[in-house]
Amino acid sequence: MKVIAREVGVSLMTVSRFMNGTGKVAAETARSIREVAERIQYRPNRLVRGMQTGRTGLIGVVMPAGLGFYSGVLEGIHDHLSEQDAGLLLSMVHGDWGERAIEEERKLLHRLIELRVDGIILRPANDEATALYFEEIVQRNVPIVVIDRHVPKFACDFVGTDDVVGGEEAGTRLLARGLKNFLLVTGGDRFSPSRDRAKGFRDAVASANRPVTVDTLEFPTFSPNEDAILEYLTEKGAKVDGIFAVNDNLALGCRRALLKLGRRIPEDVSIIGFGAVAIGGGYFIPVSTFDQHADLIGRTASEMLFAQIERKAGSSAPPSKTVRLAATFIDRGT
Amino acid sequence: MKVIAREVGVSLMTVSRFMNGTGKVAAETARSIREVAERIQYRPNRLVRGMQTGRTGLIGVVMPAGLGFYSGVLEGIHDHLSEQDAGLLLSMVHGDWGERAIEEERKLLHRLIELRVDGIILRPANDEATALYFEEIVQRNVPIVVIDRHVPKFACDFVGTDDVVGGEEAGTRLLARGLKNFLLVTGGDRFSPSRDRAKGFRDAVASANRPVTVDTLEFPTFSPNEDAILEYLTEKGAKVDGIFAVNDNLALGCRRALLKLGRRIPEDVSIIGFGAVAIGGGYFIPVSTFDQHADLIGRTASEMLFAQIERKAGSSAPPSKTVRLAATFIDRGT
DNA sequence: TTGTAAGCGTTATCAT
DNA sequence: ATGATAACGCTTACAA
Repeated sequence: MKVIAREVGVSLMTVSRFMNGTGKVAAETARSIREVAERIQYRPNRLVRGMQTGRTGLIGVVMPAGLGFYSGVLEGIHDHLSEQDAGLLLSMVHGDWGERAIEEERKLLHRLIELRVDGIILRPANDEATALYFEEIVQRNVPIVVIDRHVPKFACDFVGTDDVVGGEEAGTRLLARGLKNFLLVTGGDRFSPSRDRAKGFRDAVASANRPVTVDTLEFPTFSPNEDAILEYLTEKGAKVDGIFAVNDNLALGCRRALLKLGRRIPEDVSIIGFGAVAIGGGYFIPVSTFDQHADLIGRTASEMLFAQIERKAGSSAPPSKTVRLAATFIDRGT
Repeated sequence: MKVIAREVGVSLMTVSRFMNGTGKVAAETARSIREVAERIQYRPNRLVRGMQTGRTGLIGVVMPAGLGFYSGVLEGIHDHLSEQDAGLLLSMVHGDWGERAIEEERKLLHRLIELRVDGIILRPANDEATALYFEEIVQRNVPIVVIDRHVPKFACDFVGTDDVVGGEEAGTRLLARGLKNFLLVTGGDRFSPSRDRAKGFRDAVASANRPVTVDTLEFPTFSPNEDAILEYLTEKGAKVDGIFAVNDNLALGCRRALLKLGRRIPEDVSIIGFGAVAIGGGYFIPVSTFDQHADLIGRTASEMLFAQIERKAGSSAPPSKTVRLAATFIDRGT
C-alpha cells in the first residue's frame, strides 16, 4: 500500500479506503490506484486487516473427516463459507474415545483461538467433560455451533439429524411389513445419534398392536464384529426377521452375516441402516437406509454461525437454537 | 502481553521472550509470567506473530474433497501439518473442466496469498492454461507442491502415483491369466493419471507374446455410462475377456453391466480397477484394484512443502522433484 | 537477564 | 475527497 500511495501521489489512507470500499475516492484517483495495484500485483494482507477489524474471516472446523457423512457436512460448510468469502481452517480428529480424544480436542480449540478464528463448528468427541473445553470458548465469547452429536450439558447452537424420528420411522416401516422379532444394532448410549435412533426405534416398536420382541446388540466402537453377529443370529436370534442398525456400517456387517448364513434379504430378514453413506458417483451401499442430508447440515451450521458472528456486534444475547433435519428414507429393497 | 508485563512488573520484551522461548528469562520471572498468563488465559495471537516473522504457520490446500482418494490425501496432509504445528486452510474445488474451473481456482489461490499462507498443496483442475495461475505463485516465490495430476508445463515439486507402472501391472496380470481380448476404460487423455495408466496398460499388453486385441472406451467425465458399456459389450465387445478401468468408479460401472448381461466375473471376464476407494470400516468395493496409498501421498506432499519452506530461508534454488509412489495390487478375486 | 525503540501492514478516528 | 496520527499485538535489533 505504501508503494501504491507513493506512486499515485496520495496518502496511505486513500489507498486503504479504495481497497476496502470505505468512504469516497475520486474516480480519477481510483483509476490510478487500481492501475498501480494491478501492475505491482498487490494483494491485501487479510491477517493484518483481521487484526484491525477484529474479524479474520477464518472459521475453525473440528470434525473427524474421511467418512462419507462428514465429508458431506464439510462440503456444505465449505460452500457457505466460500459465499461469505471466509476461510476454512480444518482440524481433523481421529480417536473418538477416552481422555486422549478430549485432550487432543482441547489443544485444537486452543490453536483455533490463537488463530483468532471468527467462529467454530465442532463435532464433539465426547458427550462428557465438555464443560472443560467449552469453558474457555464461552468466556471468550467465541461463536460456536455444535453438529451431529448433541451435548446436553452445554447450551449452544446445535445442528443435527432428527434421530429420534428417524429411528421411529425405521421401526414403523419394519412393523408395516408385519415383522415381529427385531434386532436393534447400536453403538451404545454414549453418543446422541446412536442413543436417539435406538430410542425412536424402541418407542415405535413398543407401540405395535401385536406382540413383538426386540433384542439389542451393542458395538461401542461402531465397527460390527461379524463373529458376534453370527453367534447371535445362530443362537438367540434364530427367529429374527427385522434388523435396524443405527448406521450403514453396522447394517452392512449384519448383511454379510446374514448372507453367510444363507438367510435371504428381504425374504427372510428385512434390514435398514442409517446415514446413506455414499462415495463419489455410483458406488452403492446395498442396504435400505436414511439420507441425513449431510451437506445441508453443514450449510445450516455455517449459516447459524454467521448469525452469531453478526449478532456479536449488536451484542444481544438470544437463546441457543437446536435444529434437527429430518432424515429421508431410501428404499433399496432390503 | 501488556497486561502480563504490567502485573509481573517486567517489560513487554521479557514476556515476549518467555512466550516464544527466545533468549533467557530468570526462573523466578518465568514462574510469575506463566502464572499470570494462565490466570488471564492468555493466548498468543498467531496471526500477528506471523506478520512479524514472515511465517503464518498456515498451509493452503486446494483439492476436490469428498471422494475417498482425496480424503485419504487430506488426512495425510493434515497429520503431518499437525505434527508441524501448522494450520490447514482448505479450499475445495468442484467442477473439473473448462474455463470456469480455472477461474475459480485462480481466485482460491489469490485468497490463499492474501492469507499469506506459508505454502500451497494443489491438485490442479486442469493440465492446460496452468501458467496463468502459476505465474503469480512463482513470482511471489510461494512454496507449492502439486499432487495427483502432473502438469507438464510447470516445473515444480510433484507427488503422485506411479500410474504408468500401475497400468503395466494391470496389463501383466490380465495377460498372466491367458486373456486375449481387452477392454480399456479411461477418462480420456486430458489428465495424467488416466493417460498414464492407459499408456502403461497398452505397453504391457502390446508386449505379449501372443495375439491380443485392445478396445478403448472413454468417459471424459469419469462417470461410467452404463448404456454405452452395455452397447459395447453386446456388439463389438462380445468376446472381451479382460477389462482394465483407470479408476474404481469406472470399473464398478463395467461390473454392473457385466452382471446385467449374465457374464460371470471372473470366469467369463476378469476386471481390474484402480484407486482402492474405500470408506470407513468395512465398506467394500467388489473389484480387484490398486491401492494408491493416498495418505502417504498427502504426507509426502506436506513434507516436501516444508522442505521448500525451510529452504526459502537459505535461498538456494534446487531443481524440482517428482515423487511417484507405487500402487499396490489388491486382489479381490475379480 | 532485561529494557528501549522501531517496525510489520493495515484500519479507526478525527481533522481538513 | 483526502490526510495525519494513533493503534492493533507482537518481534527484531540493539543497548544496558
